[in-house]
Amino acid sequence: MIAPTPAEVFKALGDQQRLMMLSFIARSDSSCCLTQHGVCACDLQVVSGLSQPTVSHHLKILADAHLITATKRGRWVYYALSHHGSSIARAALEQLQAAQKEFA
Amino acid sequence: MIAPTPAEVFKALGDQQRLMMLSFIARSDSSCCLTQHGVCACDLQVVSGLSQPTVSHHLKILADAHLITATKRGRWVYYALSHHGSSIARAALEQLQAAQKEFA
DNA sequence: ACAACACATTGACAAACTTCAATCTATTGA
DNA sequence: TCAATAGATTGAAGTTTGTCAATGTGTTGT
Repeated sequence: MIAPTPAEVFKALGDQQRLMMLSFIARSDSSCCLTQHGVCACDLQVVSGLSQPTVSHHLKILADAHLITATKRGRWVYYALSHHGSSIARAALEQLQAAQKEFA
Repeated sequence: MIAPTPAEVFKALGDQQRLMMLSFIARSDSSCCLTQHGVCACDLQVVSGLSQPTVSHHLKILADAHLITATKRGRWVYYALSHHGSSIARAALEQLQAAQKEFA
């Protein structure tokens, strides 16, 4: 799998539904979730109110941007935060400020 | 002017051309630019190879996301980095990690 | 084996986005 | 005053995105 570009990571972050899903994945524990072993797609379907294919589509975008990992266990796929994507985003933001010059 | 949402800021950052413009604005000094007083739209037009209306469009998106400021002086509009937008983005990223819990 | 379930894929459609040509506005210089 | 210039706005074409219904794939429980 190829490392995503900063633009790809930011694009994945640039949607309200996906940010909400990321936030849910981040703050979830056993009490939130159907299987109590992690966040599955069905949990996100309930929370978002979106259709199952739409949730699957968004999760693929987040995974392609390395913002989450997907782990299949039995019938379920568990999603968790990945730091790779967000560190690409943070690095790009820092680089902008680090490069900053001033006009006289 | 209303503060942009994290999703709006990330969406503005989620385009290769706009990231390139931000980078150019950040690293530019007098030697880069037509007027030597700042980065004007015409400088970005040369660098990007895009048409003048397209450059203007992208700059508006960046300004609406509070990623840059636009200052009109005479015939020119000078663009500079603004920290509002990027700090909204950084805060959103940090909040994800801060909220993170682990499953047993 | 088979029905039920979790999730992915495909196809379709409307909305949003990127881009450019043409035009408009405001400012400068002669 | 008037032509030239910097940049914004408008209108249109092509592409991408978000969404859902229908269907496909793999796993579990009986």
